[in-house]
Formats: sequence, C-alpha cells, structure tokens
Amino acid sequence: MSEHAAILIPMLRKLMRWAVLDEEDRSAILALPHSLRTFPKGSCIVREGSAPSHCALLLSGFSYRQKTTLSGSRQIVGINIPGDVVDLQNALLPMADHSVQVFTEAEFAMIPVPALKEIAFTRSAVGLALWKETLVDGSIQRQWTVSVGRRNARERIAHFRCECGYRLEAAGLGLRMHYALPMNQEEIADALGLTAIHVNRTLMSMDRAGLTSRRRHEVVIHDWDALATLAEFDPSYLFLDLDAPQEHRGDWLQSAD
Amino acid sequence: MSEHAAILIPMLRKLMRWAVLDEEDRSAILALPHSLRTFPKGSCIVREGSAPSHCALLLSGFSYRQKTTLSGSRQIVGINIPGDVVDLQNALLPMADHSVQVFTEAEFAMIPVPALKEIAFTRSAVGLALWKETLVDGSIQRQWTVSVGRRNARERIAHFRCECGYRLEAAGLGLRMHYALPMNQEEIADALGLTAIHVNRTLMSMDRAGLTSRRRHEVVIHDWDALATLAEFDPSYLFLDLDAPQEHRGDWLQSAD
DNA sequence: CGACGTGTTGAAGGAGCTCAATCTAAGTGG
DNA sequence: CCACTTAGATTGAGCTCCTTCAACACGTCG
Repeated sequence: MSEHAAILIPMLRKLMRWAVLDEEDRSAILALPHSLRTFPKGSCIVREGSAPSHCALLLSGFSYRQKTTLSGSRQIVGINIPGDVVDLQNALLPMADHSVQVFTEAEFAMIPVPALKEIAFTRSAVGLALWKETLVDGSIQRQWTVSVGRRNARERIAHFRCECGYRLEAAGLGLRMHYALPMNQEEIADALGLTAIHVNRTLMSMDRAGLTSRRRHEVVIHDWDALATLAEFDPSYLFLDLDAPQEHRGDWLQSAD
Repeated sequence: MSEHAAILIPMLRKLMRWAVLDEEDRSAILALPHSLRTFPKGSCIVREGSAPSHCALLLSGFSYRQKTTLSGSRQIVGINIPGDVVDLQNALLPMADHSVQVFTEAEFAMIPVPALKEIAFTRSAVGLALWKETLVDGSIQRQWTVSVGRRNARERIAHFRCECGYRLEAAGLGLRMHYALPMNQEEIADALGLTAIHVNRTLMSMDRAGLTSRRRHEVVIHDWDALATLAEFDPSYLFLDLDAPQEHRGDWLQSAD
C-alpha cells in the first residue's frame, strides 16, 4: 500500500463533481489504501463471473466494459477514462456481471473493496458521491441502449463522438472537437452494435461530407452543430453541468447534516 | 402520509434480497412516510428532465422506463414489476434522465426523497440495500444493451421472455414458464429495438415452432431449455440467486459493524 | 352496429452484414 | 537504412434481416 496520497487526486476530482466533500472527507479519500498496477494493452482487469477483491481506479489510459456471447461476438457496454472508478458495480455485488479490459497500456490504483465500503458508509457525503457515480454510469448506459436500439449507423457514430468529446473535455484530456481515443474500428463497431466494415464506410462518408476527419486515433469534429443535430445529442444525461448539481448539493447537505 | 405500515412490505422483501436488515432497519423501512397513488393506464410517473420530489414504489401493475428521440421514436430501457423502487435513480440525481410510465393502471406508494435519503445514510444496511438495488438495475441494463446490440429478433424475444419469467417468478407473480405481462407488440418492439410488425412475425414463427404460445397478455413457454439456449440466457445477471449474496452479506457485516 | 385498438399477413425496398481482396502505415529485424 | 511483417483501414459485390407501406382480420366496447 502506497503513501503517495496525490495519486488518488483524479478520483477526488471526479467525486467532488457529485457531492460537497469537506476537508475530512477529502483527506479520507486521499488516504485510502491502494497499490499501483500497470496493465498491458488488451489485458483484463475484471473477468465476468469473478468476485473482485479490489476496486480499480483508472489513472492513465482507457478501458472498457464488455459482455461476450457464447457465439463469440461481444458488446462493449461502456468506456472509461482516467478518473473513473472502473468497477464499483462489480465490487459491491457478489460477482462481476461484465468484464473490464484496457484498450492500451493503462495504470490503475487498486483499492481494497473493504476500505472503499468502509469510507462509503462512515462518511455519508463520500457514500453519496460514490453512489451518484454509479447512477450516472447508469444514465450513460441507458443512453447507450437508446443509441444501439433506435439510431442508425451514422447517428450512432455521431452520438458516440459527441459523448466522447464531452467526457474527455470534462476530464481535461482534450477538446470537445479535437481529441484522441485509442479505439480501432472493430472496437467502435462492438461498442455501437455494428460491424467494423460498416463503421468504416460510415466514417469515410462522414469525412467526405466534411463533418469530421481522423488521423490515427485522433478525431477532429469540423462542424459540431451538424454532428450534434444529426445525433440529437443532448449532454444533460452526462450530468457534467455543474450548476444543477451545485444547487442539489445544498439540498443534500441540509438533510444529511 | 399513511400509517398502513404493511403497504411497504413488497419493498422490504425486495431490499432484504440485497442486504441483511435487522429488526430496527426493517421497522424503519416500514415506517417511511408515504402516500398511495393510483395512475391510470398510460400515464407518466416521472417525466424526463424533471426533478422528482418523491420516489415511487410500485405496488401493483407494471411500469417502464423510456427515452424518446426528437424524431418521435422511443426506446423502452427497462420494465418494472411490483416491489421495484421505480425512480431511485431520478431521485438522487438533480434531474430525471428518462421517463417512467405505466403499461396498465398501477398503484404506487410515493415516498418523499428526503426521507429516503435520510434512512439510506443513517442506516448503512438499508443504504447498502438501496445502492445494490440500483446496481442490479445497472446489470440488467447492460444485458439489455447486449440484447439490442448483438442479438437478432428471435434471440432478443427469447431472452426478454426468459428474463420476464425469472423476475416475475421471483416476485411471486407467476411461473417462469407461464406468466402474464400486459405489453402489446408495439411496446415489445420499442423495448427490443425492433418494429411491431417484425415482432409479430417472430412471435408467430416461435409459436408455430412449438416453442411458446400466447393468449391475450399471457405467455406460455413450452420448451424452456430450447428458449434459453436460443437466447443464451444465463440468469446470474439478475442476482436472484440468494446463495451467493448470503455469503457476501456476511462479509459486509464484518467490515461495517 | 360501427369504431377502434391490436394482431396478422403480403410485397417491396434498404440498411447493414458477410465474404473476399487490396491497400496503408507502423513496427521489427537484419 | 531497407526489406519484411502485420494490424488495421479501405473497397467491392451479393445477400439477409428487418423495415416500410398497405391491407385486412378480430375482438371489445361505446
């Protein structure tokens, strides 16, 4: 267990988005026991069906949640960016309902599940923040279901790109209209319920239309409004807007204290 | 606010599935302030974008969560059966990311959000149970995404029917292989990301194959194994199995007390 | 009885899939 | 530094699952 308290700052920053944390809450979070681990490209952090003993906080790199079918195909049901507590779901339930893997080499802080439960249930503001973190994950998941169920390929890709832009910008990892995300076309296809070939055709068509362009894993959005309109993108489901939550935090503190 | 403590028993039964609740926890749950409300067929309990002041516990009837796109189509992202706390998600976050409507006339116990927050954060076992309730919702949501993203019409319908059978049986509302669910074919289509017409063709084909049969809103599954194999159905994502959680409850009590 | 919601069926078209081939660029080893 | 390897991107052709549009059947309920 490391003493480098500063390591957990990305998690703290994320949690402060969801609840008002006082000085003690903040230092309790930073004092959480943890060990650093680096996972090589493509490796598995949590395996579906297992019972994880540690909760993984993503520090650098990108990971994703996936479920596989017996027939070999897979569905990526979510992606994680640095600062995300990757398997809070898996930690509290008796077994993981999905796997977590990394796109590229990634660094994690592994926090023992009992320590996380301890802080969640002794410091109610921290508990609220962690709970909300899982609820926002749920909101994103529902939007994901809508994309896969009711949008065509072009709309799905547009929506996915808008979502990534917003989330990466909020995490300070790029600009909404210009960011890097290390997913190849097969992975994008598995995320959106399409095939890699059709993803390719759609990407090419969007580039040719002047909406976007790509270079390696970099995405550039030239006409944000057109893309957002196409996707019917409304970022409120991400709960990144700090105004509404601020007001809510006040409400919460009243009833909690 | 009613004094009919017994009204909240379905909620208690559901929460006891997720955590060990002692005598005090149980009576605190049953003592939650609430009022009864009956909603007519098709009415809206929570509207997307609103900030609900009450949390709705479904007592009788069936409801569903949905998101609509500007172009008019909708995606049903989940269904609720009696005993479900329908909008825990919406209550803790500053606004609802999705709507909740009822299929048929339904009865709810409306619990004020502050009271629910109060009990969740003063009684940690209750808080854990409520949190887990939302996490299991998330697990079901992920499975839903997989269905819509990676299964064909026949597999989606088979999976949906297996899931409904399991959940209804667990709630004591029917048998896995014979139950009633008041959804018409258009609603099934909106849940599975299909069109009503294709749902109809697929249902007819499954009936003709001797897999299932229907009468009004009753579903009869004649060959469970064939249906489950077709759907690749594995019920573990529902966390209905009480054995594993039992063990986990023990773990939790140790670190919580 | 007629109206309406729901289920059922047909025919035609399209979005996306499968299979297969080719091309490109980032490594890698000599 | 260059030939070689390889993962990934790109393109074509044919096919299928599902959609769309349109019509009709059936039971319920005013």
